[in-house]
Amino acid sequence: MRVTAEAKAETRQRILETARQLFAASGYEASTTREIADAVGIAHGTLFNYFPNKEAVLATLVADATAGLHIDFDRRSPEEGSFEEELFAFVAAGLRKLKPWRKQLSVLLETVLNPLTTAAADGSESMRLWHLETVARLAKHHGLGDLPPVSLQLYWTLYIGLLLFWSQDGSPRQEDTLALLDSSLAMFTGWLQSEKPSPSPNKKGRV
Amino acid sequence: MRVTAEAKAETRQRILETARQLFAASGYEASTTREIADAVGIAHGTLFNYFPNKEAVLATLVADATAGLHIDFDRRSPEEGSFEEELFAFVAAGLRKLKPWRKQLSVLLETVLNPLTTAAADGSESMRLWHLETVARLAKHHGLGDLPPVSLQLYWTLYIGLLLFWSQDGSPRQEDTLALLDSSLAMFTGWLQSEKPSPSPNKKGRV
DNA sequence: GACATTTTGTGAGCATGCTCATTTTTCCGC
DNA sequence: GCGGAAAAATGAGCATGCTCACAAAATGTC
Repeated sequence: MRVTAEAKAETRQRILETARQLFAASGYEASTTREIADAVGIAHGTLFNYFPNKEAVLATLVADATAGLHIDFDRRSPEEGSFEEELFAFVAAGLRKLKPWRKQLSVLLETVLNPLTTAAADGSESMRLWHLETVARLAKHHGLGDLPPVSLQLYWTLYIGLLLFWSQDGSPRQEDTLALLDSSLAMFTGWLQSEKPSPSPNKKGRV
Repeated sequence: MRVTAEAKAETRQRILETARQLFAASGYEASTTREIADAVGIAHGTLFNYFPNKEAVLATLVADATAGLHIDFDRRSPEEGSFEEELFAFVAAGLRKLKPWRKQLSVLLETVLNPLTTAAADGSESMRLWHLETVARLAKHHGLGDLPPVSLQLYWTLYIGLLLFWSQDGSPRQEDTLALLDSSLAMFTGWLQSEKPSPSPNKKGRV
């Protein structure tokens, strides 16, 4: 069980590295699982002993790419900005990490977006949870208390919308994306603060 | 050219009706294009003379479902509520129309979500454009002027987030979805108004 | 080292969305 | 109604993600 375990880990790593190169070179859709297996030097079926499906390979790569962000963010210097500023910095740092995967992000969105579906690709799901935990922690740190589920829901929606905008082939330049992030967070934090004083205004627009 | 055209239209309609039944009975993924073609009584390949791909069939069905909304909304009585209230009513009415397709919506999201991609499924794309036009028209009507692209972008993100939440198999009941809609619109309209007075506060959280 | 057991590798085969060369049907001028 | 052209239908075939029964290798036990 010694040699095997190491060999398995190495094979897994070779799959990931090979897939990364192929995805980068030809894109996700154009890279077939047979190609990847061939390039790694394993049988086609063996690939699926390591990952449940093709998407999981990509999800793992993307999750790995953002893994370092945790530490980076927790180590930030204690001179803090506003909640909005820190949130901006956090997301912008994440975008930097995700940059190599920009065009592939939309593949994962369907899986990552749906909060309730229990981890079609585990990597992505934990990515989501960790991201939201970080945001919640940050909010609490800035005296906003525990964000209710609806706030996290709205934040996540805005975040996904940002990623989608960013992931498009066409025009969106880095600065456009950051401008959208700026607007998104302004809207979100503005709403958070306005919710605070009056717990629930008498709005009843039922239909 | 008379008989043929009518026959074509009828076949197209039969495909749509059959697909609707199959999708409703077994879901989108589980209904194969061969099944649909068989049930209609045409060859498998013929299906693709009528629709470019399977998703386009669903997109057409969904677009048709919401087609009536245009008229319904334009005919609303002149006693108006606030922008937020009217927007709420508009979206809620749309949800009612989309209800039979609730579970299938996520299939379309990747196609519908991406604004720049030029109409992978034309039906959906025009659905998006029309929806945004209606929102813009409504905003103008309420003295909010022409909504800039970023506003529409944010609105659309929130709308898609709502649909995604709604489309989940799990818990979300109708009232939860409406509550989320309420929060989304409160956040959106609040931000719209706060943007008005001061054109651009000196925010510069660059990283 | 021989055996049994567990783990891992293998690739033929399946399902399904979609294509396309060929066949069949329809249209239209005469 | 005939003949050719245009349009439509057809289904064999392809690509690809994934499965699974079997083979091979590794591991543990004596």
